[in-house]
Amino acid sequence: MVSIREVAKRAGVSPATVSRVINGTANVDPIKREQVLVVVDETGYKPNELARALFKKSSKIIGVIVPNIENAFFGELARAIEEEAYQNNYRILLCNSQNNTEKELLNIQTLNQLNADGIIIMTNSENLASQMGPCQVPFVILDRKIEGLDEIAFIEADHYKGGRMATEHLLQCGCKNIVCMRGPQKFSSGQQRFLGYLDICKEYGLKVQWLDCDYDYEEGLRVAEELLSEFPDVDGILACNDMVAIAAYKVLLSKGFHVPEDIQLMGFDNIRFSKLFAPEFSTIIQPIKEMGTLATQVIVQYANGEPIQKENLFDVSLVERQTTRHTKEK
Amino acid sequence: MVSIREVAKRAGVSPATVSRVINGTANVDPIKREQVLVVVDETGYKPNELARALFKKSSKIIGVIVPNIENAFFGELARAIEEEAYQNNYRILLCNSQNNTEKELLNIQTLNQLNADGIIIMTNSENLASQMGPCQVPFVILDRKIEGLDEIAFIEADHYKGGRMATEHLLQCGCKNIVCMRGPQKFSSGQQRFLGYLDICKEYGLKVQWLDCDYDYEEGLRVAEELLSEFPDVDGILACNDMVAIAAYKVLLSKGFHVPEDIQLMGFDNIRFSKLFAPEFSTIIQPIKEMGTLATQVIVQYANGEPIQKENLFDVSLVERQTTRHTKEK
DNA sequence: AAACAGGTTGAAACCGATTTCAGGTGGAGG
DNA sequence: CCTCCACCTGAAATCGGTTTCAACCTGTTT
Repeated sequence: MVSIREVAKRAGVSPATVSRVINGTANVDPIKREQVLVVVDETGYKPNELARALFKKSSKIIGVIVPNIENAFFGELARAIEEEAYQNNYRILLCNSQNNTEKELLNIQTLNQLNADGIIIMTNSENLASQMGPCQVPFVILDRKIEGLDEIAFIEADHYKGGRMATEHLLQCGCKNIVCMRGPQKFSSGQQRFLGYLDICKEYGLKVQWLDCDYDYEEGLRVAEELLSEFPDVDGILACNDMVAIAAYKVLLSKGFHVPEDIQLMGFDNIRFSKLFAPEFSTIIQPIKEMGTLATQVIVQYANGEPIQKENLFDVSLVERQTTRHTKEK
Repeated sequence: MVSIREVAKRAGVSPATVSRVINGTANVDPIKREQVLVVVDETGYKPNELARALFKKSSKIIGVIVPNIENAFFGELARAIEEEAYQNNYRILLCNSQNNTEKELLNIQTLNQLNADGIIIMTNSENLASQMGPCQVPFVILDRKIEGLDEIAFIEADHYKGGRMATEHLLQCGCKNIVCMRGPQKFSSGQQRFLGYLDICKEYGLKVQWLDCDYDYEEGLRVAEELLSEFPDVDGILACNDMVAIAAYKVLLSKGFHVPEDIQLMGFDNIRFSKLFAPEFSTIIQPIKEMGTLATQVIVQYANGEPIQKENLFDVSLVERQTTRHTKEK
C-alpha cells in the first residue's frame, strides 16, 4: 500500500499538499493539484482510514447492538440502519449479543476504543448502564428503554396505541374471550402493549386474562399450550409479537383448532414473515424501516453538530389479514 | 480518554513499559508492573485500537458481505460468523450489498483502508474481481464461487448431493411428475443442485422438466404460477430454496391444491423458518452454522500464519417433514 | 521603491499506540 | 577486582494520515 508521503514524493510536493488536494481542505495551485491527481490515479492511492480516524477522532463507524440478528424484527432494523449508514458514508459494526450483557459491554468498549461515532443499541440487559465504564460514544436507544444510560435519542413505536388497536380489532371481529400473551414487563414495549389491552378491556367491560411470554418462538409454543389448558373457551389471542403469534398458531393447529373460525389471532410488529406465513397474520405495523433510518440519521446529525430530537415516538397501524375476521355487523 | 503516555507519567515509567505490561510482550520489574496495573485500574485505561491497528497493520476486524441480511439463510450465516469472531476477539463489519456491486466494491475498499484481517463474502456479483482494485485483505468465499478472485478459502455445501437426495426423496414419495424450480445457473449452487436433479431423472428414466427461478420469495410466487399453467399434472416440486418453496406453497394453497396430498414439495437450505412454517417443510439441511464458523476460523488461522485448507465441501442431509410423504411401499 | 495584503506551501507537531536499540544495572565467573 | 552476560528500561522511530504555523511569493497601494 502506497502512503501519502510516497505520493507526495512522486508528485514533487509535500504530504500536506496531497492531503489538501484529497480532502479539498484548502486551495492548491492548479498545476500541483493536477500532478497530485495524476499520481493518485497511477498509484491507486487510498488514504488509510485508521490513520485518519486516529487523528480526527472519528472512524465513521456506527456500532449496532442487537439481541438476536436471526430475529426478523432486528434483522429488518439492522438492514435499514446499514442502508442509511451506507448512504451517509458510515460503516456498521455489528454485535449480536444473544442477551449476553458481558458481550455487549465488551463490544461497547471496543467501539469506544475504535473512536466509533455512535452506537445504536437494542438490548434486553436492564442494568447495562451501571456496569458500563466511561464511554465517549453517543448512544441511540431503539425500541427498548435502558435505565441509567444517557442516550442522545430514544426511538420507539407507539406500543400503547398498538395494544389498544389490536384488542379493539379482535373485539370488533366478534371475540368475547380475549387472552393476552403479554410480553416481558421489564420492557416498555411489553408494558405499553399490555396497558393498551387493559384499557380497552376496561372501556368495553371485558374480562381481563393474560399469561406472560417472552418474545421468542419457543416460549410462544410453551405458553400457547398453557393458554389452551388454562382458558379453554378462548376465542381471541393477542400475541406479544409475530413470532409468538406463529408459535400460537402452530399449537392451535396441532390441537385441531381453526384460525380464524374457532380462535382469532393478532400478531405485533409486522415482520416480513407475518405476511409470508400461511395464513397471513393480522398484525400491528411498526414502521421498522423508518425507525432504523432515523436512528442512523440521529447519529450522523449529532456527529455534524446538528440539533437532534431526543424522544421519537412512531405511529403504528393495523393490518387485517387472514387470522382475524371482521364481522360485517360490526 | 487517557492515553498510554498519561498512564506512564502517573506510574512513573515510560510508555514502552506500560505497553509491555499491557501486552505481556516482555518482562517487567514486578514492582513497576504493579504500579502500572494500579494506574491502569484507577484510570480505566484502555488502549486505543486505532493506534494499535495502525501500527500492527491489523485491526481485528472481519468484513462480512452478504447479498441480503433479511434473507434468513444469510442471517443465520452472519450470526454464526459473528459468534465465532467474538470468541476469537475479532469484530464484524457488516455490508448488506443488495446485489449492488458498487456498494460491495466500496465496502471492500473501506475494509482495505481499515487494515481489516479478512473478508467473508457471499455475493451475486459475477464480475466483482475484475472491477476490484488491489486489495491486501484475504478473502474467504462462502456459498458462491466468484471467478477471478484469488480467495484463501472457498466454502460450500455439497449442492450436487443435495439435489440428488431431494429428487430421489420425491421419487420415493411416489411422485411421477417432478418439476424443478432451478436456481440461477450462474451460481454453482444453482448448477449443482440442478445437476443432481438431472442425474436422478436420468438414472430413473424420469421426464426432465424445469423453470428458472431466482432465490427469492417474490420470484417464487411468479414462477410457481407459471409452473402450474405449464405443467398442469405436476405432483412434485423441487424448489431451489426454502423461501421459494414457501412461495410455491402459498400459490398452491391459493389455487386449492393440497400439500402433500396433491403435490409434494421440497425446499433447500433448512433455514429456521422451514421448520416454523405450517406445514413444516421437508428440505435439505445445509450446515449453516458450521459453514459460518469455519469461514471465520480460516481467517483467524490465516492471520496467525497457520496453514489452512482451501477447498471445503460440507456434507448435506435430508429432513423429511410435512410437505412430502414417504409411501410405505417404497 | 517600500510596505502590505492575500494566497500557497512545506516542515514539523500531533493523534496513540508498538518496537527497536542502545545504555544501565546487577550478578556470576575468572 | 575486572570482565562478561543477561536482563530491564526508556528515548526515539514508526505506522499514515491531518493540521498548524511560519515563510515565501505575487501583486497592489502609497
